[in-house]
Amino acid sequence: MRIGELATRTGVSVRALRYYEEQALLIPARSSGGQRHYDEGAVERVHLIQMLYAAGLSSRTILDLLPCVDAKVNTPESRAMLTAERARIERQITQLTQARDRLDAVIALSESPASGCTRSDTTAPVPTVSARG
Amino acid sequence: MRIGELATRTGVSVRALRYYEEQALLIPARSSGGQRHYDEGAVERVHLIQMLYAAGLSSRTILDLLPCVDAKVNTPESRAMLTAERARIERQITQLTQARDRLDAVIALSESPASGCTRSDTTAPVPTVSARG
DNA sequence: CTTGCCCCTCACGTCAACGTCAGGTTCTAG
DNA sequence: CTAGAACCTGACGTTGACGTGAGGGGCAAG
Repeated sequence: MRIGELATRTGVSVRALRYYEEQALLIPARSSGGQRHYDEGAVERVHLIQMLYAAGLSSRTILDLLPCVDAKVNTPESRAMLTAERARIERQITQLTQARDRLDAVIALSESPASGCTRSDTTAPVPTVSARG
Repeated sequence: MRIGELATRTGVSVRALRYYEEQALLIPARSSGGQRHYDEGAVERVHLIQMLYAAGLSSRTILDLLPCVDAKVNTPESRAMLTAERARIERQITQLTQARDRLDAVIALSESPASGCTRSDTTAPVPTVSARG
C-alpha cells in the first residue's frame, strides 16, 4: 500500500511515517517513480512503534530495540538494553501511580462533605479568604 | 531562604525555579534588592510540582490544579479537572503497562533456551532467518 | 494531452522545559 | 572599603516528534 493508506489505517500522519523512515524505524520499498510502498506487516509495526513512543522511549531507543523485538537479535547487550528499558518504564509507572494517588487524595478531600464547601448554591462571592501564607 | 538554597534542597536547577515563577507556579517574596525569598513550604511545593511534571502534566495544567491541591478550591469545574487529569494518568499507566508487558514477552523469548541462540560463542554469522511474514 | 489526486523532497516553524551566556547588581565577610 | 559569591534580568540555544507550506513529479481516467 502507499503512504496515505497506511496513515489512515494506523491513525498516524503521513509526516510521521516519513519521519519514522528518517529515523530508520520503518523503511518501505520504493516504486520506480520513487513512491513509498508498504506491506501489510507495516500496520502492526507502526502500532508497535506508537506503543513504544507512548511509553516515553526515544526514536533512538526504539531503533535499538526493534531488532530485538522482530528479528530476535539476542546478545548480552540487547538483553541488557531490554531490561534497562523495562526498568525505566517501571519507574515511570511508579511515578505515575504516586501522582495518581496524590490526585486521589485531593479528590477525596474535595468530595467529602467535611471539606467545607461541596455546596451547589455558591451564590455568595467568596467567603473572604485572608489567611494565605 | 534564597533561590540557591532551595535549588540544592530540592534538587532542581535555579533556572527551573525561575521558570516556575514565570509560569506562576511558585511566586516567592522579594527582598528590597529584588532577590527571591522562599519560605519552608516552598520545598514541598517544588516536590509536588516535580511530581506532577513527572506525571506528564504541563505547566498550564499544574497551574490549574495547584489551587485545588493546597487552597482547596472546590468547584464542580475543579473537581472535573481533577478527575480528568486522573483519568489521563490512568490511561498513561495502562499504556506503559502494555509496553512493559510487550518488552517482558520479548525478554522471555530472548532468555528462553528455545529462542535459538542464547549461546555466547556467536562466531556463526546469523542462522539464515528467512521466515518473516 | 489535460485534469486531478496523491505523492515526492527540502526546509523552516512549533512547543515545552529548561540550559547557557552576557552584562550588571546585591549581599556577606573581613 | 574591597573582594567575591550569589543573585538579577534579558535573550538566544536545545531537543524531539512532528506540523506546515513551497514547488514539482507519478499515474490512472477521459
